[in-house]
Amino acid sequence: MTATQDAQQADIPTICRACEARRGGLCGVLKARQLAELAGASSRHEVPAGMELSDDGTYSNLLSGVIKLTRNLPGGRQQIVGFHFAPDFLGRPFEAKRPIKAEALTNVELCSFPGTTIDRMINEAPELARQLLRHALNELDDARDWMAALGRKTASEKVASFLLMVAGNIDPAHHPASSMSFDLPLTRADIADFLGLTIETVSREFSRLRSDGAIQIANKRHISLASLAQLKERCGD
Amino acid sequence: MTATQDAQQADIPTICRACEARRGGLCGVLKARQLAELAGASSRHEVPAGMELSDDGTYSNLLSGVIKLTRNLPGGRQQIVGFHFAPDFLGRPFEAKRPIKAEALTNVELCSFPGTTIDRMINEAPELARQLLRHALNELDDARDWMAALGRKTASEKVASFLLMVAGNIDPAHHPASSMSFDLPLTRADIADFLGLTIETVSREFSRLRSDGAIQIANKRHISLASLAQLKERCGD
DNA sequence: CGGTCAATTGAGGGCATTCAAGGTGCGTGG
DNA sequence: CCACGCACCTTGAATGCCCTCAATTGACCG
Repeated sequence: MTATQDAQQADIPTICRACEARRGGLCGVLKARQLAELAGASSRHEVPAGMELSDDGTYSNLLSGVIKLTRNLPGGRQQIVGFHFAPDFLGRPFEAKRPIKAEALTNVELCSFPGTTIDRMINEAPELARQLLRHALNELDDARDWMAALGRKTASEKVASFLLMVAGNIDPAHHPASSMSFDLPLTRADIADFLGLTIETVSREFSRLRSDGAIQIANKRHISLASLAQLKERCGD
Repeated sequence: MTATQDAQQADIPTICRACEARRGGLCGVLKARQLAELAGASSRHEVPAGMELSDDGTYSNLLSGVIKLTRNLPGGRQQIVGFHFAPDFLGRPFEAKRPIKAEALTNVELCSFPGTTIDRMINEAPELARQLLRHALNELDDARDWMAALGRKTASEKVASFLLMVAGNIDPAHHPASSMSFDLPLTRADIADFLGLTIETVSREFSRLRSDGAIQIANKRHISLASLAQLKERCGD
């Protein structure tokens, strides 16, 4: 660690020192003084798996866990329109046109601030506004990527793309060449609602990937990506 | 017009006075001084229908016309991931993860600024950053809306939703109860690439809507929405 | 052990696609 | 003016991918 990093580290609020949110989340762009102000208004809490996150005006860093964003259509139809993996940032300035629900897929730890604090800090810290914009544009890129998948990919390409996406978010630092394994934070029904398929089709594609040696499945939820190369060939882009 | 509006009007650069971009675009949030600065760096130009817009770092207000954003997949597959209708704002801070092409669907008028100008003004004008963020979040809402349509709507629901979307963007001030008509800025192939369908399916759904009295079609491209109520019933949300 | 829930697997059907043919509008050149 | 080519669109028939319906298995738990 360099001397300047040491000096900066000294000013950082205690609870923020080891916080993941300073890596992938919002706090990384803040100066020590701003971080202290935000930390003073922050509160940590947990949300159990399956619980819906209320859409009050608060903003949160997602410290651990996975969250799904869903949009509902008549006839019981549902579409998952996005995920949040730790360490990510949640919260919306301005109101959305459409109702989108957020639900914890796993147990979730949040570090939350009142919306008014963020709104005020935007005016004082251009870097914060920049970061919020960058974050929104990343989400936009993701959404458009999945638009292409939903509209133009086959069922098996969708499933392969999905596995690669989850793998990349659960372990962003993973070495791309080697194999890896993880627990899926989603049920087959969730996967189906994300990919625009049925649970049966998802299950069949999992079985096919397994019998082809691309993946291994243990206990229904634990996935080992045996051949990343094979998955990338099948993902359709 | 009130006295304060009169006073503001007096300071507005001449070329901006009648500009649509101050309504739906970016310039509406700028103060007269900032507007003058931006106007000084701006240049107007036209792009003919069918031409691809180069992705240099410039930002533009779309004064007239329609633009499509596309993402390509192997095998000649294509997905349209968004549209820009006048008066809208185009341009990306930061670089996108994926290549997205922009192409003029109609003849297009642009008012462009160098990216560096916007980047600098963000730091001085928090309202500008706010507006860019608001704009990005609106695009995100739209993209997620279409994710739901692509994943969970039937072909006929997709087509009905599409017509309502185009109608709303071509004439945002239209009275919702009455009928309206317009020229589609897209070919059937474009519509298919947007809705994740084939041109044949799109054509069949148009024919069905016509024979059911929901719309009228003249010259293949000119659409009259005879029954907005019927379309809304069919749009699947 | 029986109950519940999630996932898998099989059989059959339907919606959108693929393949194919014909129609419409429009500019170009005879 | 009409013939021609071309791009775009429409319509029909048949195929296929994914869905629906149904039964089964496996894991977890009281």
